[in-house]
Amino acid sequence: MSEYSERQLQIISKAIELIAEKSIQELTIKNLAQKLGVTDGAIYRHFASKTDILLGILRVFQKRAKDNMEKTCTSDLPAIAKIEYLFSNTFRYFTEFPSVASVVFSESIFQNDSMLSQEVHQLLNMQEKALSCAIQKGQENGEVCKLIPEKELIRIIIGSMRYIVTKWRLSNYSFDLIEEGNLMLATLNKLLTPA
Amino acid sequence: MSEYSERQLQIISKAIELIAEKSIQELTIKNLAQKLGVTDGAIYRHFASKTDILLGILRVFQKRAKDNMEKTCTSDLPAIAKIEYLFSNTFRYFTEFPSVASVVFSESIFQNDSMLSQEVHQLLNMQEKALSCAIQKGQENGEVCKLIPEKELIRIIIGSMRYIVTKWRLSNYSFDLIEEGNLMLATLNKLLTPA
Amino acid sequence: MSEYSERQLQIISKAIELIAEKSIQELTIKNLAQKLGVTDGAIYRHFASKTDILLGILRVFQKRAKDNMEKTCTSDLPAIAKIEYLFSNTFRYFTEFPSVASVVFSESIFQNDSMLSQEVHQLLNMQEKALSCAIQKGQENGEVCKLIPEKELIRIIIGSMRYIVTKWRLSNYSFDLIEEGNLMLATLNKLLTPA
Amino acid sequence: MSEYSERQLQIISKAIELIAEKSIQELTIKNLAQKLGVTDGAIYRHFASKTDILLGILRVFQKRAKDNMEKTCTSDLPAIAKIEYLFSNTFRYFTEFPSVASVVFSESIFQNDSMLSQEVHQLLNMQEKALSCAIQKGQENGEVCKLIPEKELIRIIIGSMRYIVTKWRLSNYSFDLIEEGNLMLATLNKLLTPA
DNA sequence: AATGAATGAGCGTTCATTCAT
DNA sequence: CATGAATGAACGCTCATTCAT
Repeated sequence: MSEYSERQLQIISKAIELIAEKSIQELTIKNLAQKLGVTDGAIYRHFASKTDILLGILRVFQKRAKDNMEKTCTSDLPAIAKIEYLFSNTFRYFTEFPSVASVVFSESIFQNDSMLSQEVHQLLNMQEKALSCAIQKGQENGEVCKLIPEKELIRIIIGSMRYIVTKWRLSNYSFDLIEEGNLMLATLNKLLTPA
Repeated sequence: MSEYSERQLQIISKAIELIAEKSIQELTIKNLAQKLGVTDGAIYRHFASKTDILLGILRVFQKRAKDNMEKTCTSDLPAIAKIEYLFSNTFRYFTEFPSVASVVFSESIFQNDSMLSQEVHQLLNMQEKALSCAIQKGQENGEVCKLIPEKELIRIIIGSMRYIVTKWRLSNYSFDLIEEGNLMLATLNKLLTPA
Repeated sequence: MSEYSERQLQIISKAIELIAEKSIQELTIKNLAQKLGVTDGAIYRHFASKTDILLGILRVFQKRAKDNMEKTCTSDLPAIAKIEYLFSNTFRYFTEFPSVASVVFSESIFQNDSMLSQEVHQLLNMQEKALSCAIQKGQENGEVCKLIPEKELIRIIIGSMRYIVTKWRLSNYSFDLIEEGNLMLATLNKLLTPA
Repeated sequence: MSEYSERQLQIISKAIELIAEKSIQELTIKNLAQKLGVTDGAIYRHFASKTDILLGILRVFQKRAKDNMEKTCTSDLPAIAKIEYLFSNTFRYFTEFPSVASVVFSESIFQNDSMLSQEVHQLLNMQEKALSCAIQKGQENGEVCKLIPEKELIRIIIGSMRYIVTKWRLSNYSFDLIEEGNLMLATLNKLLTPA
């Protein structure tokens, strides 16, 4: 679905860089064109609108996330390992590209644009589905404790993970996301393991 | 600290209304003035800048949250009841004023403004402190299970709560936040109760 | 001509202070009212417009300059001493109230307002007349050299003096205006003294 | 240093026209855009700020002045002829573009903007240096009388010249600047010529 | 005599987007 | 495929001034 040309991927990549260096608010067509070494208008050869560029970032991340999820879900790892894998992978990606986290966590900015907020919503749903798949199987074969209903577990896990990322961003990336994330995963591990 | 005049509170209130009806992006001085039935300049009699109005919304919520937290913390309710009280109160408030949730969850928009992002940060810290107070006492007197360290518990609780609010907002307030929140609280209850 | 009430003089005085502390561009009704400890509107009890306040400053200086000139002109000092007296007095005044120099030298700002620019023009004419009176008598009784026509002498003297003040203002009052002024006066003395 | 594009020079030129017709206070982006037959925003393709446009006017004049000075200084004209040349040239330029004089004499308006006031300061310094060069050589080879120290001579000459321009501007250009300037130059000639 | 609220016109500036070349 | 110029709508903000109380 929706393949991007070489040049489009370049633009998306530079947009990510720009957000990383400054902030998502500094992602203007003018700034982006400057970074690409072209004029404003040139960008419109490749994207119909600024929204489409943002959408591009979201989709590139989505594709990666999807691949990650599918690979993990279809693997024969134990349920808990799957969950750990799912998130540690994301933490690594965010650490490498913090600006992607900026975009993925920009619901409040996208509020106005139904396309963008839909995409973010979809991302969240995907994540929930992947988790759901792991937990369900886990609860079935006794790897995951059944005390807490699946739906609630998902909320707890995603919520905790998101909160760490939020704090990381608000603190100006002042702590090691991977490390802290692993600590959280260890705790969740305890929670999920049947007594 | 920082009392607001009658008129200032009116303006803050109208700003909240405006955000509720449209979105935080539609909160412009022009729109706000229109809603108040005055001209743009009139607003500047009462607030030095648009940021100060946003700050006003944040502080009104902060004051409420602080009162709530203090009352709860100093009460002699059992730890778990305190936590429940803390959040169910917030859920009720957000349900009544969804736009306040919009503002409180607008870190990505405030990223550029150190004043505003500081305020949001502070709000989070306050929340953590209140939780910390309840959990610590609870763990000491055996009301709260000690299996999971306090810090992690806080993350789990706040993370889960925030995630529900985020989903509620992304879904266009399509479910009952109070109800869903109570479900989550019941689950957390299980988690916190010592075996 | 045009007497000022006690309160009006207070306002003028505060306006001069304000200009001294900040700059003439910071002389707004709002700032002035703040400095006076009243609200904006209150000022309009005493002055019909901002222009009238500026006019007030100009007239207070004008009155002082006029007194100075009359006293000097009608005295029986030698011509050159009169000229020296005329200017050293002004330098002393400017040193004490640099903001008055700011206003007196603000022709470019007053350009739009015929009242104000007229007033500045008048000030210049007065100065020329005073000088003229001294030089004429001096040339008649041989105290002042007749090589250079009166009109040109006036231009040279006033021009030089103004230029020192301009440089003083542009340099942020970094040198002693009185001292430097006296040096210039000594030089002009040489020029005026008949061979 | 700092070359201007064709379009930038057009804008500068229209700005000069606008100031000439109205006044420097009427030089607003809106007015300028109207005069150029474009919208406000279009101007910002070519200049980053209004200050930069003012700076442009100043620099165009500065470049001209510099060329004039260098050509004059390196020539083998007698010292007094150099001085005459220096100023008569400026008078001619101001007569052709009175608004340039408006800008060059707008120190009081530029007071708030360090860039602009610096530029004006620099202009003055350049003028002093050029004069200094001419006078020094002239005093060395006996063309200029040594009675008055160089520094004072410079003050007298620039001061007188500036004063004529000021009076010319305040009088609404009601006399012939070139003519009056030449008269002044003739007088200065007498002053400078050794007895 | 002063306050407090408001006006209205204006200002410099930004930004996504369009389009002829 | 890109440039260079421009648009148009919006934005936050300032300021002299007015006026009912």
